[in-house]
Amino acid sequence: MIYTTDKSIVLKDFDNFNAKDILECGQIFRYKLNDDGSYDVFSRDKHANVSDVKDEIVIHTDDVDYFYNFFDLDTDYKAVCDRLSARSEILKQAVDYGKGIRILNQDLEEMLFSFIISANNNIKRIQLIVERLCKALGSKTDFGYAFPTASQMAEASVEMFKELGAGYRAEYLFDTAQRLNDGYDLEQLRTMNTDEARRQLLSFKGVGPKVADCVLLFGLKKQDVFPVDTWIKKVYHNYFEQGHSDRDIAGYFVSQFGEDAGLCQQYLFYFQRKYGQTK
DNA sequence: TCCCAGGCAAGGC
DNA sequence: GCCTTGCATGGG
Repeated sequence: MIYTTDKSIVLKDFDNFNAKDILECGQIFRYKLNDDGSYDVFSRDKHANVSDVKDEIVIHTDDVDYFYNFFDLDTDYKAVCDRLSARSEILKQAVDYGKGIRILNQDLEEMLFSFIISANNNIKRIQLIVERLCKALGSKTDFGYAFPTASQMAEASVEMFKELGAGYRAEYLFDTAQRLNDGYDLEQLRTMNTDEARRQLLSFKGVGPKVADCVLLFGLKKQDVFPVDTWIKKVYHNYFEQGHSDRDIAGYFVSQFGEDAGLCQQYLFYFQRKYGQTK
């Protein structure tokens, strides 16, 4: 069950919620594990602390409504878990390992910039670059720095993005910031279906099929997507019916799993990163 | 030293 | 359309 107070959300006997699974499965880059085992979570200019005390999970925040939606608390994950687990042994294992995952409803702009940075990069370094980006360009808050707004991003030069460690993605960040600041309305993508919104996202420099699918999944709540990165390619080639080129893997999984594809991808990604580390 | 990381753009066919 | 190559950066 769930109950809220003015500064907290409390989950009691609540299925499919595990802070570690949710935050460390690769969908978010701004979080911090504290010494007491709780997690600090950051989105836009907002912050929450998630702790697991006795049999209760407590989400402490100044913005209860925002984080209620952010953690997708009205969605029941059990049915999807059951459907996926029944499909194959590897999915059964992946779902069992990652059953605490929920797909966060994150900020659209933050997802676009963050996943542009993510291309051909590793998660630790992505986190570092995003952190430096916030500190350099974002507004100061009570608990750190907010993710920069598009207009704040638009004040930075290509050189500044390079200094933050973005490498060759600096130009992509610059172009995207300028375009958003010049009036491109990302929010209009919410009115579109998945294919239309993807086509729009692909028109941004630095956004290809994989980055677009991450923005669709994490920023636009689209479930009929399947981001394919190097880890997912390994999963596909190790455990699934062969015959598709890397370019067609996403389409294969969406045709197989439909609206369950997005969550399916998260379980497989999290599982592969845990047990499939290249030695 | 080479390979890898939540890939993509550009150029050649 | 598909295929190859170059790409910043840091860790293993």
